[in-house]
Amino acid sequence: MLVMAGPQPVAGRAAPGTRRRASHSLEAVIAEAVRLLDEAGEPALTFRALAGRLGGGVASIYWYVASKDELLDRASDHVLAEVLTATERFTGGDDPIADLRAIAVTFFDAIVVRPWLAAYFMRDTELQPNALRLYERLGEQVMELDLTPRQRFHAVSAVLGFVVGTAADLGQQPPQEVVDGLIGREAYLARFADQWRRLDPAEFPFVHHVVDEFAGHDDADQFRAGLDLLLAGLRLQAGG
Amino acid sequence: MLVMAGPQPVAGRAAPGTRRRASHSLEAVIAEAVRLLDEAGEPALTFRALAGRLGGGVASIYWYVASKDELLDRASDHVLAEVLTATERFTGGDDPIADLRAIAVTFFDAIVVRPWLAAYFMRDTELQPNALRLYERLGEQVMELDLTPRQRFHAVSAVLGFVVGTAADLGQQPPQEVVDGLIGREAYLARFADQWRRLDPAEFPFVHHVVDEFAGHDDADQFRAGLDLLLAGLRLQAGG
DNA sequence: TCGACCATCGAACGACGTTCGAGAGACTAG
DNA sequence: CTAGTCTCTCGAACGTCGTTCGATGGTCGA
Repeated sequence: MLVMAGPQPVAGRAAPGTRRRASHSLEAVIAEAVRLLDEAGEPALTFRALAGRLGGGVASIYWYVASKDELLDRASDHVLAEVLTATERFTGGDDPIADLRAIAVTFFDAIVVRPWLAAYFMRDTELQPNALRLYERLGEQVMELDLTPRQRFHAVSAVLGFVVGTAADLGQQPPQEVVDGLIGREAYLARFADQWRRLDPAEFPFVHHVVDEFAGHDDADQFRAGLDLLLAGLRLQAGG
Repeated sequence: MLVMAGPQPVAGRAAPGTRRRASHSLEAVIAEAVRLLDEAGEPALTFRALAGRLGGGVASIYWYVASKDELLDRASDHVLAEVLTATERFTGGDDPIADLRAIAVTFFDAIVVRPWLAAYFMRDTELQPNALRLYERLGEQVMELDLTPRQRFHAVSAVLGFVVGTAADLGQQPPQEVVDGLIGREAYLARFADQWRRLDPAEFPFVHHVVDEFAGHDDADQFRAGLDLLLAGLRLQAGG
């Protein structure tokens, strides 16, 4: 099940004699790819940069992955393993919806730290067994609820869609200045807030109504508030 | 308010004499960009392809937009105008949450038809006034509800995040075969379903539990089910 | 008629993903 | 020990992309 296609070198054999040429392994390639992604996001992950880090040629990477898409898919699934172990303890509790919530929050936090994760999550269930395992883990909590299979299917899809969607929105914003530390998050938000305040109050009453909330908002709070609405609806549906 | 930056040619003046060189306009550039996006998605939108369609050189496009990002932002906002007019009638009804739902569904349907929309929605509120107007429209419905400003802010963010997130998920899937019509949607889903059925039932009980639902599911139904959960939670919060 | 300005465009640059074929190194069979 | 095979590496190249530059055509006001 979930067998990966293509060549599967077990590991980068630890050179018995002195190696003249660089030696890689699927593990090393993906680990270094994740490192690049973490440092500067998706645009930083190029085959040339990756080859440079690994101390080899560009073409070597193609021995392990067939394309950049596959590299991205595998990198995503690689870091998802951590989410999987971090959410292990949120199973089999008294309140399935509380477990569901804890898993979702953990996943969300992982995406906040690695915004690139959202874009490649669960694109290919063959290359991404961990994504499927996370799906399964969420589903198992919903199984505890008194719902029809269809309702359960919809519930998990909704939670996952909400987590990934919200996180993706947040992850694309910081344009450079915040990342470089040249400007604080508050000042960054304040600039947008001022822009909003300059709008015509007659045409944009709601924007004016929430601009202060926006200026001081915390992304994680915002996410949890939305998630709680969704889960409240689910709890209602499960009749509890 | 919301003044666009950069040069703003009013329109492509309709050649009084016979023009030897091509003549564009911001409107024409963006309309053609949208056409390319609609035909084959984001990868199809290249400056060379666009210039070819417009019957001119590549560099000319840079007179109207500063970068591809700006082109995509403007294209997104351009099509959002249609969503705006289509949702006009869903305001001021008896049930604000029903209006909220109708607007969200309309927006979702627009993204399903144009999957590329999700990725560029509301990235730059200066270049995308229509995105802000849609945000405002959703917010005005929530204003009718008995909530705190913060709750209203969170509610709109949640709905928007859910819509965009879910739609983005759906939009990235069809890998080519479905688009080309070589394979039906049912057969496409069936292939995944079979893959899921081959998984170990002990390790993936939930996946087995919902595989039939997955095989026959409709994306729009799935979205509406999730949205209704979210709105049920919101209705509960608004106390009635 | 002359200059100033708007708009267009050919050509080039550098970076990217990807491919190809040659060859190094390690293992196995005889 | 040797010949052959298989795994893995790598330099060089191809085509495409976003983007820039400088020249030049076209239009209009003075």
